[in-house]
Amino acid sequence: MARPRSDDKRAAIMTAATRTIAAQGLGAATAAIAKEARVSNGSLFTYFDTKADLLNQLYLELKAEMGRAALGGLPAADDRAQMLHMWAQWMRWATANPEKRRALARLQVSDEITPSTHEAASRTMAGMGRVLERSRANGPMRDAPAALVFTLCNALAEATIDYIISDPDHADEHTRSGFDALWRMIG
Amino acid sequence: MARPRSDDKRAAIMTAATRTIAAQGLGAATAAIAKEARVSNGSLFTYFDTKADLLNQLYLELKAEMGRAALGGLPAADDRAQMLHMWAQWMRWATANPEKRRALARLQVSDEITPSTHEAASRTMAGMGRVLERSRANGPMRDAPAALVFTLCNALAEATIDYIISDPDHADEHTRSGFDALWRMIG
Amino acid sequence: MARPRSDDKRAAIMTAATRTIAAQGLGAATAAIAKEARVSNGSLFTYFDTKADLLNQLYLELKAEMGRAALGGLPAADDRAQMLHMWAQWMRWATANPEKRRALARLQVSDEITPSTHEAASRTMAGMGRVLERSRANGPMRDAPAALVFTLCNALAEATIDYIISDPDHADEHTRSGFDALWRMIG
Amino acid sequence: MARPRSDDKRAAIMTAATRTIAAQGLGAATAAIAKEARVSNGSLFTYFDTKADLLNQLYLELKAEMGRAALGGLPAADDRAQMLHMWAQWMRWATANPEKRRALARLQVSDEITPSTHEAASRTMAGMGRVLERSRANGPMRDAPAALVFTLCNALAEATIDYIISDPDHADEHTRSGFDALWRMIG
DNA sequence: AATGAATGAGTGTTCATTCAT
DNA sequence: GATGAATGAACACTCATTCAT
Repeated sequence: MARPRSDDKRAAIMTAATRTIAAQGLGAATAAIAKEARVSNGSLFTYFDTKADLLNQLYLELKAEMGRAALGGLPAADDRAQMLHMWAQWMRWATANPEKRRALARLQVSDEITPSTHEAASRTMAGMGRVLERSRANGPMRDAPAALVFTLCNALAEATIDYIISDPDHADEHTRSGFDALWRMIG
Repeated sequence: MARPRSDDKRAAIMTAATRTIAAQGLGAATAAIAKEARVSNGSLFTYFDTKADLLNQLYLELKAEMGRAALGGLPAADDRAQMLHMWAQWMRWATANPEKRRALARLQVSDEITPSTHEAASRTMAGMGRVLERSRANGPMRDAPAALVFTLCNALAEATIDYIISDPDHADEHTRSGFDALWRMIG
Repeated sequence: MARPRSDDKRAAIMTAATRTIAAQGLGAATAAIAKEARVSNGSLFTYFDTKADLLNQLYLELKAEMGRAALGGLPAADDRAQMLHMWAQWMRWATANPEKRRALARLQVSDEITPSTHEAASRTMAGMGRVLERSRANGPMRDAPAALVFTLCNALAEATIDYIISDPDHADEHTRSGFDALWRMIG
Repeated sequence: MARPRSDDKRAAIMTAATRTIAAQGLGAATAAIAKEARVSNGSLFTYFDTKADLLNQLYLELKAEMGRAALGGLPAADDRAQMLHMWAQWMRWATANPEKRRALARLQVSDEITPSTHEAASRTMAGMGRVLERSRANGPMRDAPAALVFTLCNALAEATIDYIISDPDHADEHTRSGFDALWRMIG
């Protein structure tokens, strides 16, 4: 078991899981995911030991992708400009990948995700954390615990994304409103 | 004429559901909830038509209780003082009732909660909404959509609560940090 | 228990049972029957000890009613005329009371009906049996066992009824075809 | 490539269903059927989508088997001889396979059997229908609707079978009595 | 006697995981 | 390694019957 041969197949399962979980929630049957991936029932378990394992890896991967997207093309500019860039990229990724975003949101609150996965995920987000740290270093939250600041910013981002999804026609405006709010909070 | 439906029993089921869902997630078996409520398997279904019905009613009730708690003893003071009071009460309720808060958080993201329940819930929160509206009326977000402002504030509150729960020894401090952040955002 | 007071209520339950069983089959819930009878859940069980008891009594009553209907207005005529009259009345009752007929058909094949009820039912049909006996006394089946003859005639009647129900516009014709067939068989 | 779906297992379930339904009625639990077939609870559902599906397929199969049995060894003789042969084979099959016959009788009146299954079943009986058609072509029922004639003959057969089962010691005699009655009716 | 809430065994069906092919 | 049949515990919900009011 767990001696995968084909990376393609693994990726297909991940994609299928994303889609299926986005559509049906975490209760989606492994069989449904396998079917969507055009892979057999049993094969899924040679790539992932358990359903929980699949969920954890998916969480990690989506989170990492999101982090990469947010940091892509980060300009060598001042803190605010960097933060704004990151923020906008983040929103862009989320709205461009609604299924990934939706699956990720569901995974985030699942009990199946282990503490160690959560840790790994936050390590993955270290780059974003650094931008944030610089941004708040001289602002009003300079003395608050980093984790709290990070959590608050994250919450603001998620909420803004949700709002954008509910009213996509004014995405840019909302992106900006959200960022301004964020910057007032920490900048 | 017959044995009347007992409010106590209904409440026992609600309490049991809260506890069980907080502990095991929304997948908690109705039988487990019934057992925790010291009620028969079938009795649960004389009080609630379906599991989804139970979930919806529980969501509504918890949300309403939270709203009531947040507004309790609202001082006739200026907007900021009112907002601070509401914020603090909100945090207090959440930390004093961790199971309710946990169940509510799970319910909030469940697909079982119908749009009409969500609507009813937000009607329940109208009081909180009014305080918020006054607070932001002259602030930097005065022109943003009310729903966006509400969503952002809510996200900040939830995140702060989560943080407080992870570090309860400094609850008051974090409550204050969160509020200051909020006020910078909207005040 | 089983100390009924109101004959009306008993009759209402019987009627409701007929309707409900005709519509939903023998699996119909006692609660559904009670509701249809505008009687409480529990009351049903003061009139009938068990569901099986209700079923048995209903079977007996319907069968008796059918027998009475078939023999109503029996002319003092020759055997064939009497048989024809009985046959026609039988068909008439069945088509005029489709729910009773349907319920009866379902009851007839139910395991819930006890042997003793079946016996009582056939006692109830004694009148019909006598007409039949006279009719076949000099015919080709004069030496066959009475029970066999009875069974065959009954089967013919039931089948004819079913056919009439499926094509009610030619009821009289089919009634006649069936009777002619019957008479050829036994007359 | 994987373990193929086993015809044996499917057949075992069918047989088990026949036995269980004969003994306990259509209410027999799928779990009971699975157990009787020495198959797991869940396996039953890899062979049949639903209980109703199982019932429909079983009905079809039993009916087809009965039809085949009735037509087996049909002599190239005159209509009456053919009809007699068919009749006798029919009775033989029924008495030799009491459980199949009993299950079939129950299935026949079940609401779970869909119209389309009933249609398919009657297509299966086409061979028997043809023999019957030839037999009655010049007889007294030559002008009656074919479906009525078919229904009446079927009813006679079923009734005769029931009678034979209740008095198996004189099976041949009753078979003959039934046939004579039938022939008088249509021949 | 009447009511309808209470009970808990029983139902059809699903699903993560294993294993024969 | 890949496949999909096999497994059986688990689930939401139903129902005949009992019993408190």
